[in-house]
Amino acid sequence: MTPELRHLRYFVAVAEHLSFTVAARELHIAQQSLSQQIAALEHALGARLFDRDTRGTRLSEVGRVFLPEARAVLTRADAALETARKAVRGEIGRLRVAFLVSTANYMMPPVVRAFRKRYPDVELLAEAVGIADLVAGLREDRYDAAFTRPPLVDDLVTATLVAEPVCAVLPAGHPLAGRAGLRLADLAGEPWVLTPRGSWEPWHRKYDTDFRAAGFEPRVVQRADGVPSLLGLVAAGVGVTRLARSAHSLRRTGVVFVPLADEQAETVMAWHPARDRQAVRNLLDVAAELAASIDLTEAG
Amino acid sequence: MTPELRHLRYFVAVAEHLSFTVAARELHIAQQSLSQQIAALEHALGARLFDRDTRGTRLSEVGRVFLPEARAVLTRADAALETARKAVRGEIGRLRVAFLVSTANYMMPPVVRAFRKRYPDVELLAEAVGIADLVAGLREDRYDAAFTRPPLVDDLVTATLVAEPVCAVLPAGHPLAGRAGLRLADLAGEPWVLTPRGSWEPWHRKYDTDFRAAGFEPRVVQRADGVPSLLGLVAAGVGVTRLARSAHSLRRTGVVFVPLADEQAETVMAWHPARDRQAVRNLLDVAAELAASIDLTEAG
DNA sequence: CGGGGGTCACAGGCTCTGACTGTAACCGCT
DNA sequence: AGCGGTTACAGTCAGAGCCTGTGACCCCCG
Repeated sequence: MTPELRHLRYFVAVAEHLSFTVAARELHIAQQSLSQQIAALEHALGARLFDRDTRGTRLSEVGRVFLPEARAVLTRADAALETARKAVRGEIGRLRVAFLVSTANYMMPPVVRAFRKRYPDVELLAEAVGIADLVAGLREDRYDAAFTRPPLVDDLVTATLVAEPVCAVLPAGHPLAGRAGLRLADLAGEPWVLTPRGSWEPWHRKYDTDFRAAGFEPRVVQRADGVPSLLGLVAAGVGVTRLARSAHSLRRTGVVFVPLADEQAETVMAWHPARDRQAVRNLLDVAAELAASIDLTEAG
Repeated sequence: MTPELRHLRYFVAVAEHLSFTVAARELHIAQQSLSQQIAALEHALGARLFDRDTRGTRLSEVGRVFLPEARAVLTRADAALETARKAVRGEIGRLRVAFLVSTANYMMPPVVRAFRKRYPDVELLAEAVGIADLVAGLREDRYDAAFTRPPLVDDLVTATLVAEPVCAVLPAGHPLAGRAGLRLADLAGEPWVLTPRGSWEPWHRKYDTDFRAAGFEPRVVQRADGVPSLLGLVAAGVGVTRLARSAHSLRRTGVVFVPLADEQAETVMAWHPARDRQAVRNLLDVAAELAASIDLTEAG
């Protein structure tokens, strides 16, 4: 027989009470069972742990040496289980989080800061990545969660954190730049700069639907990847585009943001449903709480 | 269910091989049993430790956190068992040893030194005590072993370590002081100084037998407890006495030691048979080895 | 000095756990 | 499609661990 934690627990109980009867009562087992288990432990060690006779029980020399050892093992085991439970509660471990580059600017700092503060023992790995890599990473278990913009794909779940106005982005001095608001149809005749279709198909399908609903197909004069590039082209007067208002923080000069009626851009947290760990829930909770208390699109 | 060491062993094995099948082979159990036990452990922790599917097994985040914990517990448990085994082998623990005052002078230093060197992790408590306290201490489990002189009592076991000549102790200038050897009968007419009968009955019964065999009853002019006192009285010319030769080391002047034919004084190690621990055997071995290599009666 | 209350050990029986075997479902590679 | 690999499910069984009943023993008290 090889000793188990139960034997150590029993041994410590007997050693503490110096009585099989009392220890058995505390352990909620019969005195005979306790005697049996201690005997098994003694047999495994090759020596008696207690000098016992009809009038009581005393620790033997081996028992005296073994007692602090047994206690140490039990304490270590308890700590191990507690650590495991912390991991289950998502209070310890590692969390790999992707931020869509275009949202990283305002989302990453406050979210990372708040999560680190709330869960200091979780190793948070934050990364700003493109949308394709973000989705692939979630699917391939390279990321545990991601902050991004919908629409994504069916096999990922998302939770909406913030919604903000979508704006027409016009070169400074554009005839429509002074308007307080616009409708997408107002920009039917404009030259457009947009991202390459290949960047993320679901987004472009949504754009198609939006433009169709507005009754026109945009005349695309140039395609460029990334929000800074688009803003640069607009500032250069190449054309107009359409972006979430928070993109304004990336360029303040040469461009004008005019809200588009009835259009909202959402920022969501996304994760793989099969890897729905508590730490992911905790991240969502922190982010949602943050979104409820401050305007994240203005942060960063 | 509360996790046992077995579960941790199983968990570590699976984590090391990242395969239930291979780990089960190593553990000499069926893969199904291993799956069952891991499932039980996971149930106890409230989370999966492995992400497993038809094509393999990977550690989950909780598993990753738990692995070093489980290893630490197992390591600690191994250390505890090893410590216990050391205690069984008498290589660790506490040993309470009594030395009869009249032997302590030459026995204690070499024995304690040799034992400490051989078993540095054993806490050796050495004490020089009178014969009555020594025997009572062995019986009452206040001492684990004692170095003393026979005869003792039936319920203690002894092992002889050294034998040395018994000498007549005469005042310097005594008519018989120049002899190379004596017989006890030669001292029939002398005045005697002896220890009080109450000091240790078995010794005095032996003295009685010896004197009777020599054909006389000693005329005791004074009784004094302890070898130094006896030597002092002899040196003062009060009378003669009879001591083991090693007592000579306690007083060099005013007394003469003349060997008595056919008489030997033994030094023995004594212990209680019911408390025959390995550490006691080790002490005996060390002492016997020492006695075989050097003349202990000349040491100290 | 005998009885009551305390100790732990022994004996026999029950239950459930941890093991086994056999099988299924699934994946990836050939 | 079949083969070699994975883990999971189902049914069975021996034994470990627990129980109850009992005995031997010691100490204290009336």
